[in-house]
Amino acid sequence: MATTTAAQRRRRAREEYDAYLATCPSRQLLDRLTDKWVTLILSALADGEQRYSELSRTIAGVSQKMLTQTLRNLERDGILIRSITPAVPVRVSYQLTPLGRSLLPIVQSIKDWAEQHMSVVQDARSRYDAAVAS
Amino acid sequence: MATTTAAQRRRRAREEYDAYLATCPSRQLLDRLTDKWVTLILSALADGEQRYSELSRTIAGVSQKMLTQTLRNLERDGILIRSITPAVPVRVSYQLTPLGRSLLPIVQSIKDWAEQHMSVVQDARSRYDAAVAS
DNA sequence: TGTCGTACTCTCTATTGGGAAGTAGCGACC
DNA sequence: GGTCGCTACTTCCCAATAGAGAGTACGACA
Repeated sequence: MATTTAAQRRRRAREEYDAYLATCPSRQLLDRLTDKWVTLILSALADGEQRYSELSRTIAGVSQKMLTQTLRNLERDGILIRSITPAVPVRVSYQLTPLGRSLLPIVQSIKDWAEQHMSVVQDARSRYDAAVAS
Repeated sequence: MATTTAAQRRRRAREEYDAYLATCPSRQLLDRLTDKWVTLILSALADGEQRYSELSRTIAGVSQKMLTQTLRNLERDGILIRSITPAVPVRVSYQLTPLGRSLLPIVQSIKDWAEQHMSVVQDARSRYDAAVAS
């Protein structure tokens, strides 16, 4: 089938790209931390285990779909553990593994940087926008 | 026009969400660091200034559009400086500001974590995939 | 005259993410 | 005994976003 050629080329290219990423650990982790919700979930779980519904309340703005998807990915990576309690309505709770907890200092350092430098960034933005507008 | 109602509701919700984010500095910064290319650009510029074409070669896989877009955002935030040399073909080079350099330790810590823990993550993934397949 | 190099910019298509509605399993209530 | 409600998802649809690749502006040089 000649019609598959373009799709094959794309897939091939994608695989090569993925293979390239696979050779660099920092890029692989980046794919994980680059997800907006990952860092928020990690901070939410910093103080101990949380249920699915608690997480979705804590992390205001996350859709159920994304929460589930991100949690699955993190479970797959061994960063958190999903445990099911077969109670009346089933309870599912999530907690960090030691590996997950080892990521907390990084999340914390991002938070600290933000708190220290956010006003400088705000000023820079205002200045830039004013310069562009003129 | 009744037809704009849905769009208005969406915009309204978006604004409320943005307002919510605005109150939390770590979320604002997250929007910045959460961008896949930001961390890569920061590492690329760690050793000094780079030209546009050098960056696009260093950061294999970035599209021109995304590179330009990300550089503009970082410039706006005061994280890097864009300087134009009006030579024969124009030269544009980018370098980190002190603010940008203050972000480097965070990028570095991500890299370090990755190098130390990537194999553990790989193992966890294999185990998870095997468990799901069975 | 035309083509080359740089740094974009534009357009079109593929992928991703959000919102809302649907599902499963079971207890409780009428 | 039917259906209502709870939790934790899952699915579908559509809008927003990312990426690929072609086009643009500029002046030098052959």
